[in-house]
Amino acid sequence: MSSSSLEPALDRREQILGAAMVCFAKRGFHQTSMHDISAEAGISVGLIYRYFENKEAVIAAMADRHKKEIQAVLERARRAPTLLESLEILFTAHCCENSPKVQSAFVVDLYAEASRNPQIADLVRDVLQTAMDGVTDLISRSEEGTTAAHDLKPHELSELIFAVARGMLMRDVLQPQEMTAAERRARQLEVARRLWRLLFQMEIESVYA
Amino acid sequence: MSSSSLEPALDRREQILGAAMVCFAKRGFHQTSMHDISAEAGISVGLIYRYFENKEAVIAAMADRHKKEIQAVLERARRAPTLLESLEILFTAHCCENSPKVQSAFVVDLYAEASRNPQIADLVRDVLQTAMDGVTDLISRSEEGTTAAHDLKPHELSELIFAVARGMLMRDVLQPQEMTAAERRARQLEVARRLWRLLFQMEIESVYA
Amino acid sequence: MSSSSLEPALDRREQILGAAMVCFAKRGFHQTSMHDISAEAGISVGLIYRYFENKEAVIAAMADRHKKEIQAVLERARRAPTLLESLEILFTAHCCENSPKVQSAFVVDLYAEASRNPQIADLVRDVLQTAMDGVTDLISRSEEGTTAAHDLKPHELSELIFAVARGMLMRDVLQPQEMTAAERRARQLEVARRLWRLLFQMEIESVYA
Amino acid sequence: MSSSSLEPALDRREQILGAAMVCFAKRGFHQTSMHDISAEAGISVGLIYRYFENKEAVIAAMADRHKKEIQAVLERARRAPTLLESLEILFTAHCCENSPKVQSAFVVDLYAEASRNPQIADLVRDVLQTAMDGVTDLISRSEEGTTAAHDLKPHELSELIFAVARGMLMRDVLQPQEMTAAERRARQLEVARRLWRLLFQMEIESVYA
DNA sequence: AATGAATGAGGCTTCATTCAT
DNA sequence: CATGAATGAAGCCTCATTCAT
Repeated sequence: MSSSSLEPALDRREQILGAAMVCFAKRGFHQTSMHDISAEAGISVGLIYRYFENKEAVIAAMADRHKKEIQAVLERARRAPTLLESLEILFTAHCCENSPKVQSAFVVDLYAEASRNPQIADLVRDVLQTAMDGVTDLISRSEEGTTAAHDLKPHELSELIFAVARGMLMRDVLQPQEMTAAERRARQLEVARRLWRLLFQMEIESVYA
Repeated sequence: MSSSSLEPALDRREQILGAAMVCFAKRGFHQTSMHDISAEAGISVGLIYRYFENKEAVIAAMADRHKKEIQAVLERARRAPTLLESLEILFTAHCCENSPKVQSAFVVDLYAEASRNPQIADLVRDVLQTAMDGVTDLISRSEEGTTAAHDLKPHELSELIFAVARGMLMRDVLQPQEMTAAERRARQLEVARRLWRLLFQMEIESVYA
Repeated sequence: MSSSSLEPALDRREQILGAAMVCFAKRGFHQTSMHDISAEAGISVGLIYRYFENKEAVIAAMADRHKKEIQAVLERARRAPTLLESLEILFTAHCCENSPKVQSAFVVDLYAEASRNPQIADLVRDVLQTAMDGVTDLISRSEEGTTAAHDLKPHELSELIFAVARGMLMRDVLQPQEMTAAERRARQLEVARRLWRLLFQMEIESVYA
Repeated sequence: MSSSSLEPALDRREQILGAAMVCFAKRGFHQTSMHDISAEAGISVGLIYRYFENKEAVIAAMADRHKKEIQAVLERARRAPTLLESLEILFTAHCCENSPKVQSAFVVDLYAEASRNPQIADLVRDVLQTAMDGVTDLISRSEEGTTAAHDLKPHELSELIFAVARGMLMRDVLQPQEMTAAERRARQLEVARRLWRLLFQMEIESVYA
């Protein structure tokens, strides 16, 4: 049932992308060889080429997958009851979910790649814009958003929120490996919440986790 | 006098590092070949090996140079009359000075590299800590710092300030090439100032350029 | 009846060889992949291996098929009423029939292959010998053949005839694609006839097409 | 002296082309690996790429070298006292000189390549045209050329001469390796002379070797 | 001090061939 | 009989590094 006529191909793609993510996060795009990916996926090198035209296509597909993941998170965030909870969902997903450091290293590499690969740049810019628009929208429709400090407009608040999120993610790659994902998450949330509290003039210490 | 026994070597190192910076920013560390660097510097490949043990040593020296630059900026910032002006000096230097996008792409790559090269990670972490400590100190000794919003402590304020700075830098690599350095700088300052105003409960619109 | 136990296999072989001919003529033996052939034949790669042991076997079968075609043409030529008409049949078939340039490219490739593959060399030599013997025989039994210029013997005449035919075929692969098969044929026949006229001291301008 | 500042590069190119010729003749263009060439030349693979952009460039350079050789032969032929001697020089050079079978296999491969590589086709067509024009010219200025059999015009005579030469060359690749270069040459000349005698109505048996 | 020719390991990619379904 | 997913060896090419000059 799970191996119906169309799925194996999709499964393979996912399997390869999963392996690629591990490798990319560990070594970076351009220091990961196709052999690395195939070994991580437990398949032969040649097989990758049945599912991806070349190495760049794997990178592009990874970026695309990242986009879809972000969109899914955004959807989840939209359904949260309060603005605060939405932000926590988004923030947590953005840099802490799944494999902890893995994710961050990959995203930083993705931005590095974007700085020279226009195709990737377009995609990342698109992801970012969509996510920011989503948050801007959430803010607009929330009570807190309309009474923000210093009369900051929703899109300005969103801009600050995302800047800090990216900044935390970037710092994440510097943390020693010894720190657990939980610790990492806790420390980063602390900083983020400090900002939110400031932006929305609220007391949020006790709300979550 | 200028061509004494020790200086040419230092000049050469700087010449090579300058060329390397151009290449690294343009293509990234691992897609820049030694030949690229030698061509950019207008020298032969072999000569690079007289001043650097290998490619990794060039990258490390590069990172070290970045550290020294940041420290110099910090020194300048310390001498500014007000906290605000200090921040502007720091922020502008951090991501806008010199070649605009060039710098950002290099720093993002540096963080990406740090995520897998402990030596680089240590160095970058050190730079960051030094700079943050410097800003924390500046805040502590300033009037505004002691009356910050929500009773945020100096090091917490500093943390937010750097997170946003990194976040803006990261976003920088996505901007289309067409934007001028000045535009880039203006937009980023706008966001940063919005944060500072919030943090220090001040009106700063008209203070600077 | 047509799908008896043995026929489909033969059909398949022919189908595959037909596809192979198209590919070989277009790209050459060693730049044609098994996938190219299977795609051209509209079947799967694996199926080719049910009918041919490997790629070399396909090439060998191809050469064999070429041999059979030449023999068939020789048979037709033998039944022509005059020597001249025999030669025209042979010549036309040799390099112009079917797809025009396609054929030539294949034959040149076949000779190239023969220069390093003894099995192919034997086969091609055999084809050539058979054809030349056939023509020698035709000449011996014709009126013109016995009164040839300069007392050239039938086998010497045959040798010259075939040398020119091969030479024209070789030149054929250089002709720009734009020329039609008809034009090609006309030009080549012109040269060949000039030789025949010379060899057999005859006037043949008006005899044929 | 022989290794002056500019020559080594040229020597290397020649060395590589020499090795390539051996390999190409032995295995054909597309079955010769860059490693084959480097091994034959006694150098490393990478070094080839200092002198040629890629494998195709080696093939193109080989073709170009062939063109220059033919032109040199044509020049020599032009200086011969009689038409007959000119033809012998040309013919001998065309397919027998140097390494005997080596040459032929290479040329047949070159034509095969020309049938699908327009760049090579142009070059080969150019060589052929130049050579044929040269011979046409030789014929025009010779006594025999103006009294040719059947009123054949110089360019028609030239066309036949080259067709036979190509035809003999093509046949050459079928000859068993055991035959010596001298035997090969003798047999081929025999056929060619038979044609020339016919074309120019002359007795030439005893003139040459 | 400086050059750049030379090396060879290693990366990307293709393709003949096999085999489970 | 037929498919096409899978393998892995081998080919092309790049590039960090060395060394004779």
